[in-house]
Parts: sequence; C-alpha cells; structure tokens
Amino acid sequence: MVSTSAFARSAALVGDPARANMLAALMDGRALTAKELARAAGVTPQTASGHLARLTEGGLLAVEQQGRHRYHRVASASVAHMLESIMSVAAECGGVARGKPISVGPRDKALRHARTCYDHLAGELAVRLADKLIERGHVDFSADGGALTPEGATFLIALGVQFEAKSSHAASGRGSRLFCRPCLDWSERRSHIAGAVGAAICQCCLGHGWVKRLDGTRAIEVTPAGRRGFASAFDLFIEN
Amino acid sequence: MVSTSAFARSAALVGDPARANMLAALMDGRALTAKELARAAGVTPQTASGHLARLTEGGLLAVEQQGRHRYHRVASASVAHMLESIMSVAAECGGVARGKPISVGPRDKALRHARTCYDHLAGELAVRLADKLIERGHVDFSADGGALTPEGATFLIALGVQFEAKSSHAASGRGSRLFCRPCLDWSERRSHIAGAVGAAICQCCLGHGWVKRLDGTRAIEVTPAGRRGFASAFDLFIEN
DNA sequence: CCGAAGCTTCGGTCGCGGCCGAAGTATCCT
DNA sequence: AGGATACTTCGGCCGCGACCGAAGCTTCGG
Repeated sequence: MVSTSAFARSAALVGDPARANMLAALMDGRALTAKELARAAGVTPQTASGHLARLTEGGLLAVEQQGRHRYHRVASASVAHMLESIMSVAAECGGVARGKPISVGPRDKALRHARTCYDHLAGELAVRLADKLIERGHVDFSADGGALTPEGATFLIALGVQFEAKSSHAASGRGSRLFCRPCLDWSERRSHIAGAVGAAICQCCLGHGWVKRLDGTRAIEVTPAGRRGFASAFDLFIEN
Repeated sequence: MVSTSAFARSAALVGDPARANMLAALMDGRALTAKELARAAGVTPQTASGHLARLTEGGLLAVEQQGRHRYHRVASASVAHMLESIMSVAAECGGVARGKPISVGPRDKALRHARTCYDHLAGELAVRLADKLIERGHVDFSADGGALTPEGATFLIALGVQFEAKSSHAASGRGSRLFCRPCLDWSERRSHIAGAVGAAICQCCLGHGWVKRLDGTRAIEVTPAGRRGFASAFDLFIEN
C-alpha cells in the first residue's frame, strides 16, 4: 500500500511557506543555487540548506553539483504537474476570504496568457498551439496517452526543433519520460503539449527568440519576431 | 498575483497526517460524516471537527447538512485532481527510503487495476474503457479538451447512462464543469474519462452491478455480471 | 598557502498547531 | 419532557519543526 503517510509527507513539504516560495521559484524549470533560493524564500542560507535537503530527500528536487555550486531543480515532470495542480486549487479557493470574485491582477493575466510549466510552454498560447498541431494531424492525444505522428516529427524537425537523443535511457520501463504527453492547463482547463516534445518545442521557441522570459517569473512574452514566426509556422495569430 | 502563501496553505492542509487520512478516505467521491472521518484519521471527534473546519474553510471540502448529520465531501474535481497528483508523486518518491524498488502490495495492485477517482472510474479498467470509446469514435479527446460525440451520446444513453440535467448551470462560463474531460491516470500514465460523462458512466456501472466498491477503500472489483457486461457493451474483456 | 565564497552541520530558542477532556448546542427518538 | 446522538467550542498541554548564530567543510582564485 502506498502509505498515506507518504502522501501527507509530500504535501507537507510543499506546505511550508519558505519551501513553497522556493518551489514556486523553480517552477520555470531552471536550476538555481541555494543562495538564490534563500533569497527567494526570504530566509538565511542555513535555513534554506535545511529545506533543500528535505525537499531533495523527499524526491521533489534533484540537485546537481558543479564545483562549489549546487544547482537545485524540480525533480521530475510529475512533481511539476503536482505543483501546478496545487496552484490551480489555490487559485480557485485561495482568495475567497470574503466571497470576492477573485480579483485577477495584471501579473496573473500575463501568466494565463503564456508561461512555462516546468520545461514546456503553457497558458493560452500553448493550448492554441496544441490545437493547431492536433488539427494538422501532427500530434495525437487520443492514442495511448499522446503521440507525435511521423508527419509531426518531420514538420517539427524542419522547423528546427531538436529532440533529445537519449533513446537509450528512454527504454527503461514505464517510469521513463513520455515522449509527447497531454498536460492539463490550470488556467485554460484544456491540454497542452508536455513531455520531451513539449520541452523541445519550448527550447526551440526560446532559441528562435520567439518568446522570452519576463524578469524572475514563469510568465513569458511573445516577441514581434515570435508573432511572425507563430503565424508563418503554425498559422497562429497572437493578439496584443 | 495568486499569492504563494495561498499555494503553501493549500498544500499545508493536505500535509497533516490526520487530514491526509481524511482526504484519502474521501477520494472515492462519497460524502462521509465527521465521526466516520475521525475514525479514518485515528483522532477524536473534537480534533476531527477542527480539521474539517480548516479543510472546508480552505476550499478543499464541501459540507452538506442533513438533520444532525454533516456530510463532508471533496469540494471539486480540481481538488480531487490535485490529490491524485500528490499521490502520484508520493508513490514515485515516497518509498525510496533505502533505494528499494517500491514493493507493491496486493492492496496497491487492486488500486492499479480498478478504482474510483473522485466520481469516475480510474485505473487500468478505466483507461482501457476510454480507449474503446475513443476507438469507436464515441469520445474525442483531441478536440477542445475532450468531447462526447453525438454517436457516443446515443450509445451511452441506450446503455442506460443517465446524464445530469443541469444544463442551466452548465452555461455559467468557462469555470463550469467540463462535460467530458481527459484525466491523467497516475498508475497507468494515460488518460481516462472524467467530467460529467465519466461520473455518469461510473454511476451506471455501479447501478448495473458491474462493479462494486471494496470495503473502505477506493479500489473496486469487477463482478461476474460486470465481465459479461463490459464484454458485450464495450467489447472489453477483463481477466482475473 | 591564504583568504574568500558557497554550503552544511550543530545547538539552542521559540512559536505554531495538533491533540484531548470537558462543556455547550442542535437534532432526533420515544 | 428526557435521554441519546452528532457535532462544535473552549482551554490547556506538549512536541515538532522553523529559524538563526556560530562553527566546520570544501572549492576556487590569487
């Protein structure tokens, strides 16, 4: 039995304000150092170190050492998905202190429009992009949890999307990362593209300068070049 | 901005062992009384009452009063989805105390095979059922976050599936409940059918006696009648 | 080899929150 | 009415864990 205590433990790790701030800062998929995370959480490095140890031990974060720096990142896509789903609930029920209809700030608006979700694109932009790819038969979400069709692969490669060559590790059973997986978008309530394909598309868009990250948040902005690019490549027209 | 403190608060509510046990007990979509939940959590009724008040205040539970009984249930499908995603992470990283390959108990096996997820079917059974319906063109997950086709509606109604007649409330914007939504299955890593259609199918299967709940868990069992029913209605053959 | 930087470990303080016993309120039954 | 049941509120106890200061460890640069 997956003990309910493991269930509580995972949630408790996210439940501390300092750790929640750290996780929120890591939600864009980047790897940050302990000091940066301490700043983000508003605590001293010692305290942050303790929290990071717990998060790593609990399987929520993975750490990579480079010289005297230790880079922390979200451990897996399923952890990122869990964090997104908690955010979704918090957004729904969090602000109802006095029945107010959840005033949505401009910050929120930007997040709803386009953001990163761990390592792939999310928000309205990503959902519309997924729609286009499905419409053209490049991606199929109805089959076996999501698949990239041969035509889709050809199309994306021609566009400059580079997929990981890690097929050796990809064969390691059902625990391995799904190639092209639907991911339910918390703001749009519809699926966008996650998995290796989603990550590669995101990298491609960043590489082409079509989108760029906004300051220290998960929100992203579509550049003028991006508007042209999305229009010509995907027949997708972004307003604003 | 959806404050990160709301984020932490939602997670912290799930993070307490007693509350986690209560939520786990409610994951099958039933509504339970405070006393039953106190037993499930292993605490006294007073303590349980306090926890339930917090969970309700936090928007995770909804409560319905009937005479001197107060029935508590999971507040929404998105909350149920959050709980499933936390379980998913807990199942992955929870048992790795000593690198052991997560020994899967018989209880777990039953859960993986067939269970309820809030108000609809989940597990291998549900995923295979979804596959069949997609294959026949009764359900379409590629369109607009999931849709029931006209043929699908005809087929299900003929089968005795009864949909809610709440179309008045269903018109209340995008926040309203999706009619037929894909829900990523944590054990199978593939989508099954959620939303109103998923709930109606689950009700139908229970009503026909095709499946029945096992004692106090979320696991369900396919009856002999169910094996015949799934085979004739969906061309779906259940072993074991 | 020395100092600085990044991070962790240790030790001690302190406050939040879980827990229960007892008492209070509401509802049902006869 | 009287008693039983379901649940909540109040008050006090207690322990876990978050936090920081100080000290230790490792790596990098000169």
